[in-house]
Order: sequence, then structure tokens, then C-alpha cells
Amino acid sequence: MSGKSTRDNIIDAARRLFAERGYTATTIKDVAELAGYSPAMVMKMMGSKAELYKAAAPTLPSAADDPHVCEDEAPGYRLVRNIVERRDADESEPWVMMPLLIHEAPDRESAQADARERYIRGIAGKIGDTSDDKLPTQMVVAVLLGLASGIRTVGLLPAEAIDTENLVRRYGAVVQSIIDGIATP
Amino acid sequence: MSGKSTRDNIIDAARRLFAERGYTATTIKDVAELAGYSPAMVMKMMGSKAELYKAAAPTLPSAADDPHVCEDEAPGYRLVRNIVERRDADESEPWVMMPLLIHEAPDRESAQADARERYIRGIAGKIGDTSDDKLPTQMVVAVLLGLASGIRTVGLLPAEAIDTENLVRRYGAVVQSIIDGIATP
DNA sequence: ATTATCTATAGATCTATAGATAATGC
DNA sequence: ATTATCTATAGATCTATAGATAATGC
Repeated sequence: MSGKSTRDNIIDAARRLFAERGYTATTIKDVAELAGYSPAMVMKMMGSKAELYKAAAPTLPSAADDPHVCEDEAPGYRLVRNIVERRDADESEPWVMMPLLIHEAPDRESAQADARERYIRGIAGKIGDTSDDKLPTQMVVAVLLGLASGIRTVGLLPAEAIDTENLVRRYGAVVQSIIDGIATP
Repeated sequence: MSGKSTRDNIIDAARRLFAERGYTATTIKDVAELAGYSPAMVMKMMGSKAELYKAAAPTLPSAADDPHVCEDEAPGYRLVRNIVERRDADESEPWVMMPLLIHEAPDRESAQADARERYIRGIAGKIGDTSDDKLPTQMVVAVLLGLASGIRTVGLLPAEAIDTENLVRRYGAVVQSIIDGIATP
């Protein structure tokens, strides 16, 4: 049942747990239990915990960052909306996973370079940053990281204190102002 | 030598390692080695790993966020400068520690509420946010979290790509614009 | 005597492997 | 025969404790 392969079930469970608890605090046994197999099955499938991590590494923004798009919304607002709506829907947040997992990746240097590359490329495309240094893009990435980490990990700006539309409008304005700055060097 | 008490040496080492590797990935043995004692000494002093964590929990911004102050710099720029200069000096970064440690704190709920409280109070004071909801403060906290996490964990905006003054000017402008928005509701 | 510190070790995990068993396809 | 999955367990940590030793103060 469940239609998916054993491997996929395991990877899905691992992604959830790594995101929730980090690499070290997540055990093979935890993953096995959540996926519904024995720890030995997880090892047989994935080879090692480090390889499981690689396979479960966060699906970065390319895929994640334009779902329910309202086509005519400026990119700064849209990027913010995606993050806030994922919180409202209680979905997992790739922007939060990234720093968390880089921090404890079995091979940190490469995980860092990899994630940075992917994020910069992904966001530069969305905001139309064609500059060489990609400074505006990097600033936008930072500001979005902060929003995600703020609302998800630290519990800032909770839904009770500010509704989604308001938050998108106010934080989106910040992001959009960086994007608009691309023209004005 | 070193003038400091055993307890302080241990706590300092623990703070460094927890910040670098997170709670679970840091072992009592690691802390002991860095501090220059046996693991048993660490346990005797602190009681348990969870208590060591509490004692070593990040010194939040109150203390950390106005060192080498250039008195007439607007707060948005100054907050950014502190973070960038800590990176340049290769000092540990409390803003990065926070989300990391909240995530794996032995008691997450309370670690989260605690950190949020402290950060909001600290920053509200510095930027003169007297509003009830503290929304501008929370946005500033988010943006600073993102800067810290971006430059320290993800390796964004490296010194080779943008020098400190430039970064302070550009990212500081973003932070300051949120602060200036306090007047204009 | 008391304080600081260590060695030794118990008991609980954790990752990983070896090899058994049950189900499936030929 | 092959594939999927499990049980059992080895070997390596990790936290925590018990109790020894060395240094200090009376």
C-alpha cells in the first residue's frame, strides 16, 4: 500500500525528522519507526546514515517556491507569501532546513557551497538579478532566511499577532525594496 | 592561570562547541577536551549535559550588541555592523546560535519562548519601538537573524565579495527602513 | 579535612553487519 | 532463485557515577 517504494517512504521519513531534529539527533531507528520498517531495512536501502542524509537533503527552492502563485504579484511579495503560507499550512520549510542541516552536515564545506549555489541561482532567476556579484540576490536570500527562521524556529510574528496579508505586505515591501534597488546602484 | 574559574572555562568551551555543532553533536568529552579537563570534571561541575546547556545558553544581544559603538550611527546600521564585525573578527555569533539551539534544546518550547522574549525586549529598546505589538521589532529581529545566518552559516556575502562598510551601508539601509517605518503606520 | 581533579567503568544508546525467514517469480 | 524484510548482535560511542589521588588549608 501507500503506492510509494520502500526507498521513498524511508527518504520521506528521514527528511521530516532531519528537518525537525537535525542530523545527529535523528537516529536510524527513529527514521525506521516513522517509515514503518526495521532499522536494518533503512541501512540496507541507504548504505549509511550519511548517504541517507544526502538522499533526504532538502528539496531546495526551485520546486518549493512558486506554488499557489498569484501571477501579477511582484516577486518580493510572492517569495514572502510562499514562506508565510507554508507556515499557515503547517508544511515543512526548506528555508529553515538549510542552515540547520548545513550546520551538521557530515560534510559541511560541500553542503554549504552546494546550498549557497542553489539558492543564489534559484532566487537570482526569480528576481531578475543579472549582476555579476549577485549581491542583491544574496541580500534577498538573507532576508528570506531570517523570515523563515524567525517565524518557524523562533516563533516571531505569529498568526495571532499579524494576519498573513498584513505580514506579506509589510515584510514583502522590505524584500521588494532590495529587488528594486537592483536598478539603482 | 587563565584567571577564570574551572566552571567558567567549561562553560566557555561548551558555548563555543554548542554554537558550532549543536547540542546533540557536542559531547561532554569534546567540551572537556577543549576546556582542558576530564569529562568527569565537566559532569561534576555541571550535573548533566542539559544543565550545561542551560548554563552555556547564548548570551543574548543585550551584552553582545553594542561594542565598538560609533555613537552617532543610526541603530539599524549599528546592529548590522556588530554582526558583520563579529564575523570579520571571527568571534562567535549569538544570532546564529539562537535558532540552532532552540531547535535542539532539551526543552524546546521554553527555550523558544525565552529567546523570543529576550530578543524582542533587547531590540525594541535599541530601536525605540514602543508599540504594543512590537511588530517592527520582530521584523528587525527576523532580518538580523537572516543576515547572521546568511553570512555565518551559509557563507553569503563573503568579505571578498563585499567589504564591511559597503555591506553595513546596504544591509543597514534595509534594517533602518523598517525602523523608520515605526513612525509611519 | 576539604577541594580539585582524575581513572575506571556501568549501562544505555547508536550505526552497521551477518545471516535467517518469508514472500514472489520463474 | 531472488527480493524484501527481519532478528540478533558486534563494536563504538555517550552520559553518568563511584571511588581514587593529589594538592591545599587548617
